[in-house]
Amino acid sequence: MTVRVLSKGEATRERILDIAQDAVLAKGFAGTSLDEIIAEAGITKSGFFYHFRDKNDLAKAMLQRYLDREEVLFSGLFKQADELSEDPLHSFLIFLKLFADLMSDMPNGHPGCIVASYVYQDHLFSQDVRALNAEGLIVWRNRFRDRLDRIAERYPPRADLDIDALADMASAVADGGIILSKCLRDPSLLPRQILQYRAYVKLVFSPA
Amino acid sequence: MTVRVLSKGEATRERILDIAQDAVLAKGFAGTSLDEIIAEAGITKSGFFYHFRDKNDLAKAMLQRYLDREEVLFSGLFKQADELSEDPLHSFLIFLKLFADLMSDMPNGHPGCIVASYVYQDHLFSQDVRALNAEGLIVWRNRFRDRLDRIAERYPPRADLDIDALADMASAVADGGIILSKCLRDPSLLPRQILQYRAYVKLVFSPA
DNA sequence: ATGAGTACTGTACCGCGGGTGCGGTTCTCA
DNA sequence: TGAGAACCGCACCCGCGGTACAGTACTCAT
Repeated sequence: MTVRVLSKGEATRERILDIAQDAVLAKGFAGTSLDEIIAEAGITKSGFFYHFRDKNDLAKAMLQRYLDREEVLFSGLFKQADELSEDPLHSFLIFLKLFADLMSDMPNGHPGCIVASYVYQDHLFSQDVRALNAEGLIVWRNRFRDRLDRIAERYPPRADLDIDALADMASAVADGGIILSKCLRDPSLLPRQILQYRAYVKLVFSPA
Repeated sequence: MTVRVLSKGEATRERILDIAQDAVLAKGFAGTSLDEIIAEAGITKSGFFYHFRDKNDLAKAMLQRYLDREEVLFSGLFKQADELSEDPLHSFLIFLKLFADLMSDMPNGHPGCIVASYVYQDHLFSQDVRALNAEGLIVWRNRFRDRLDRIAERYPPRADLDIDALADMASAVADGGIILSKCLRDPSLLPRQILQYRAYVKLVFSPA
């Protein structure tokens, strides 16, 4: 593990993003004021605009950072799973278990998905932010689609299986599970949804 | 069918709610200004406050109306399905097909789920709105849980099946599917997710 | 040590948005 | 025709996003 040493400016920028992300996931983007962000970050408004051109720039940086972190997280989980099994199906099932366990280990539950949050406020953002958001889901789709294709080679599924939809279902169940957990204030709901997806994948690739 | 005749006041109120709902699903609640609502509705600010105490009252009315309409819609679909089959599993599968078809028939895709939208901005709302939002999901859970219990009586599932999670999965897949469809601007994604859920239900209750 | 960035602070200002208050007006319908 | 329903008009408040720009303290390579 290489630990990047952040410069003072980078550290402040990260702090702003941390604070903004919590607020945005709780109150929405328009509902989050710059004043509350700078107050909590202990800086002035001028300080904020030194780091970000405007609020939209903040939104973009938040999203980009979220997608980057997710990329690192999932690459890691897939790598772990691949080390535990050579078989594509078993590896994928292990991955889903690891994913569910990780979500279980969040005592306050998953804080929320930036992508989902932005989808319900997309008219607030510029075109490039919306495109970046869509790209985030496409990355998920491709990542899962790759795995499922490799599984389907070894475990021929029924002819009518919609593999693209099955790949997208990982995103859908994750985002839907987060909504369930947040709304009902029950952190266990998200990991249980992931395990439902896992059970489906297991069933759908079992010989009939 | 009884057609309620709306008084002028009720008609205006409904128009405000229609306009507000579209705007909120596109820009979030805080991102939607009263000025744009009243401009589109062709009324003044005073007119707005005649119908709603404040913005939170508007939020509550929107959510209540959304939940009521959903209730009517799903009761209708379940009734249709029950008329087509006595068997609880077949009826449920028919219901899911009807649901998916209905979502397919929306040319511009599903406009969005108020419940999901509110979850990502819940700190903007009063306690009673948040409670109402949670109640909406609980109603879904119970509705599906009832159906699944009746199915499980006739088609004994594997012992490890998490029926509560399977019931919640309907909400999760619907909300997740809506997010997929909205984000990637592809209306077909939502109905396909519903059909994935349907396939899972079918598999999980099939004798092994 | 010093000067050139880097990372801010301080102040002043603008227009929009949510919200309040309250008096006046028009429309509807028994 | 008169009483309530359904608004309009206007004045005012504060918070928020954003702009502009001058000044300052800290950091670090030469």
